[in-house]
Amino acid sequence: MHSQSDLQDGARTGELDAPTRSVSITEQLRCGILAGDFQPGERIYEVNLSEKLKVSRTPIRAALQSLAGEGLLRHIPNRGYYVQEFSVDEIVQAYEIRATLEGLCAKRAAQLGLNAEDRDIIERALREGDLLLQKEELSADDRSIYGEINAAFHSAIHRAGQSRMLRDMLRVSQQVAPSSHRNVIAFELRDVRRRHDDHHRIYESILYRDGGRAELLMRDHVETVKISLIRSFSREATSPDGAVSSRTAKGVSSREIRRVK
Amino acid sequence: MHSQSDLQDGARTGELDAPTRSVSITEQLRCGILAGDFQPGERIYEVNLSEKLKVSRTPIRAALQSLAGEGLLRHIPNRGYYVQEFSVDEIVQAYEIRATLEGLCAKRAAQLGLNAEDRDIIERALREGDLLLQKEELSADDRSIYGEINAAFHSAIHRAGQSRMLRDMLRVSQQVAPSSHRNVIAFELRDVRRRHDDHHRIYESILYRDGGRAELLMRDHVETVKISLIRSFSREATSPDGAVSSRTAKGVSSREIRRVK
DNA sequence: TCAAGAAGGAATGTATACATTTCACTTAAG
DNA sequence: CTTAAGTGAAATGTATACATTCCTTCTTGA
Repeated sequence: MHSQSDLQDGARTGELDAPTRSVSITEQLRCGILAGDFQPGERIYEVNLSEKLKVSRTPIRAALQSLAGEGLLRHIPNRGYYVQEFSVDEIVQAYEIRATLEGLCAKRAAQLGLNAEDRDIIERALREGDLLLQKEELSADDRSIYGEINAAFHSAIHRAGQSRMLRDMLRVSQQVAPSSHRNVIAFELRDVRRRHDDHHRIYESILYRDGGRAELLMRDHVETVKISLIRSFSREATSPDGAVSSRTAKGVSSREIRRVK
Repeated sequence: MHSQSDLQDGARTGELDAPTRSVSITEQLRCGILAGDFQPGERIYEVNLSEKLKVSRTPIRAALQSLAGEGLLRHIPNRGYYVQEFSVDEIVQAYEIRATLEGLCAKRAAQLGLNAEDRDIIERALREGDLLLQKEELSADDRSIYGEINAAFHSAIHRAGQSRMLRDMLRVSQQVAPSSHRNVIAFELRDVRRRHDDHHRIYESILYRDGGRAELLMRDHVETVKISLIRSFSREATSPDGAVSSRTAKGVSSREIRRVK
C-alpha cells in the first residue's frame, strides 16, 4: 500500500506522514499502551514524556487527552494521567459489549451486503485459516499469524457495517489493555478451530443476507471467546505458573484495591 | 495582565465547583451543543470562544478535544473543530446501537439486581408517568416533564448495569446532536403510552431477575423509538410545515453533501 | 511517640508568544 | 474571461513561562 493520493509534506521528513505532532504522538502512545510498554495503573508524567519524545508538553497533553477519551488512560483533574486498569470483571464486560456490537455489525453487514474488496479479504482469511489450522499443533508464530487472520476477518465486517459510531465503539471495546489480542491467540487448538468454523458460518449467513442469523452467530462467536477467557483466568488463578501471558496476569489480577483514587 | 492573581476561578461567574477551567468549559460547551446553540456542521473557532468565555485558548483546546472524543465535535488536524453532523441514517444507526446496548444493560441489571435507591427512582418514574399519561392531551410542558421521567427511568437502569464502559457508550449513543431527547417527546400520545407500558414490563422482568426477557423487551423498546423517529422523519419530509422541531429538521436533513471533508 | 501543620519541591493548569498551515483574495499570464 | 500562482491575514499547532495544586517531608507541639 503506497502513500495516499496527495501528500505534499511529510515526505520531506522521511518519516511516516503525520499531520501534526499531536496525532503522531497519540498513535505512538496508543501502540505503546496496547503493547504493554506501560503497567496498568502506572502514572504517566507529561514532562517525562516530553523529554523522552523531544517535544513540548503541549502536544503531549493533547495526545493524553485523546487517549483518555478512548478509554486507554484515566485522567484525574489535578493529579495527572494513569494507564487505565481493567479488572477481570471489566474485561469480561468488555467482551459482552463487544459481542452485542459485533452482532449488530454483522447484521448490518448482511443487510447492506459486502463489497468485492471485503469479500476478498474475508475469503482469504477463511482460506488461510483453513490451511493453518490443519497443523497438529500451533507454534507461537502460528498463533500470532492466526491472530492477524482473525483481526482481518473482523475488521472487514466492521467496515461492512458502514457505521462510524459502531466502528468507534468496537475499537474501544477491543482496547482493554494488554489483554485483548494477546490472549485470544493463547487458547487450545480445538477452540481456535471451532471459532474459525464460526467464521465460515458467519460469512455464509452474511452472503445469504440473513441478518438475524449473522447477528446471532456473531454474538455467540464473541461470547465464546469470553467464556474461553474466563476459563483461562480461572486456570491462571489455580496454577500460577502458567507459561502463557504472565504479563497479562500481572495486568489484571488483584489490582482493584490499588486503584488510584 | 495578571488576571490569575486578581480573581480565583469561579468567583466571578459564581458557577458551581469546577476542578479546572477545562472541565468547566467542557461541560458548558457540551450543554450548549446538545441544546442546539450551535448549528450542525458549524465551525468552532478557538479564539472566538476564548474571547467569549474570557479564558485563554489552552483550556478551550482541552475542552474541544474532550468533546471530539465524545463524538460531539469533529476535529480535522489543521482545520479546526466542527459540530458533528448526523445524517438521518446515522441517527437511526445510533438508535440501533443504543437499543442493543440498553438491552445488554437491562440484562445485566436483571442479573445483578437493583439496589433500593434505583428501585425507588424507577417506581417513582412509573407512578408519575402513569399519572401524567392519564390526561387526554399533553401540553409542551407535559411532554418535557415526561422526557425527564423517561430519562430518570433509563438512567437508573444504566447505573444498575454497573459497567463503566457500557455507561460511556450509552452516553455517546444518546448524544446525537439536538435530535435526541427533544424528538422523543414529540410523538403521538398513544406511542408515549405504549412506551411507558414498556417501562412497566421491563421493570417487572428486572425484578423477576429474568435477564433474557429484560434484554428483549428493552431492545425492542428502544427500537420502537427508532421506528417512531423514522416515521416522524418521513412525515417531516412530506409536509415541511410540521410545527414540531423545525430546528431538528434543519439539523439533519440534506446536509450530507455539505460535509466538511 | 504520635499527630497536626507548615514548607518545600514537583507536577499539572493556564496564559501567551511564536511557528506553521490554511484559505481567500489579488494579480498576472494564457 | 478564465485559470493559475502568489501574497497576505487569520486560524491552528507548538513552545515556554508563569500560576496553582498536590504531595512529601520536616518540624513542632502535646
